[in-house]
Amino acid sequence: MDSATRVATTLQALATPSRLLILARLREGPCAATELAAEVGMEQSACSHQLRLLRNLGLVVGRRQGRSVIYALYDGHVAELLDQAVYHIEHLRLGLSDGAEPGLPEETPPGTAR
Amino acid sequence: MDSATRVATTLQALATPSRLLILARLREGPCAATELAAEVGMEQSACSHQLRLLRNLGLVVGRRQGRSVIYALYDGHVAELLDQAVYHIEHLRLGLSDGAEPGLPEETPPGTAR
DNA sequence: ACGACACTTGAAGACTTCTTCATATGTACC
DNA sequence: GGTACATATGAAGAAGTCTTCAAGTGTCGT
Repeated sequence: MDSATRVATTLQALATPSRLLILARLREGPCAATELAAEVGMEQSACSHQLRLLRNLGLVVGRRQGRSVIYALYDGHVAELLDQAVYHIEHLRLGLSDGAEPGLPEETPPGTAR
Repeated sequence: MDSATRVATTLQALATPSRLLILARLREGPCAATELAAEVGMEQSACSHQLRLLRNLGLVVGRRQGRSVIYALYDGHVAELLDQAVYHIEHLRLGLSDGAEPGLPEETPPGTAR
C-alpha cells in the first residue's frame, strides 16, 4: 500500500459526520460504548460498527472494564489531526457548493471556472 | 449544514488516492489540467471530474489561460491541511488492518479489542 | 469558417459505504 | 445455570462514489 493510499484510507475515517462526532467526543476524554452512542445520538449497533472501523485504523482503542468497553483516542496525533482538520477547514473560504446549489449564480469562491 | 457535516464533506475530498495525488502535485505549484492528469497518471476525463469536485469544495481554483486551464491550491490552509494530515497519519501507529488482513494473528496496534 | 487542441460534462455500470435488523458473545449477579 | 446488561457482528438493502465512454464547449491558428 503506497503512501497516498494509506493517507487516503485514514482520512476516509474522518470523512463521515458520525465518525467525526465520535472522535470529537473522545477527544474530550474516554467513554464507554453505549454512553458514547447516546451522546453522539446514534444507534448502538451503528456506533459499534464505526468504532470497529476506527479501531482497525488504529485511531481509537478500547479496553474492556467489567461489562463495558471504554474507548479513547489512540494518541496525541489523532487529537491533533482532528484539531488541525477542523481549524483549516473552518478557515477555508466557507463557500461550499458541492452539489451545484440551485439559486446561487454559480460564482462563489475563487476560480469557479464556469 | 452543521459543522461536523461540513468538515466531513471537505475531508472526504482528501480521502481518495487520486485526489490526494492531485493536491500533492498542486502543492508544488500551479499546473495545467492535461499536464496534471499525465503527472498523476490518470485519464484526463477522470482527472477533470475530480478537479471539479475539488473546485466545488473550494480547495483548488482554475483560471483559463489560452486553451489551457491552470489549476492551483486555493490557499495556504489547503497546503497546511495536506501537510498536517500526511504528517500525523504517517506518524500514527503504522498498523493499518482495515479489512481484517488474513495472516496477521489480529493483534497489531493497541486495544485491537478483537 | 474549419480543424485541432484543451477541457468539461452527462450517463451508466462496477464498487464501496452506511445503516438497520436480528443474532451472537462476553460479563456480572443471583 | 439462568437472566439481564453491554457490545460485537453478519447479512441485506439503500445510497453514494469513482471510472469510463461518448459527446459537448471554448480557444487558437489558418
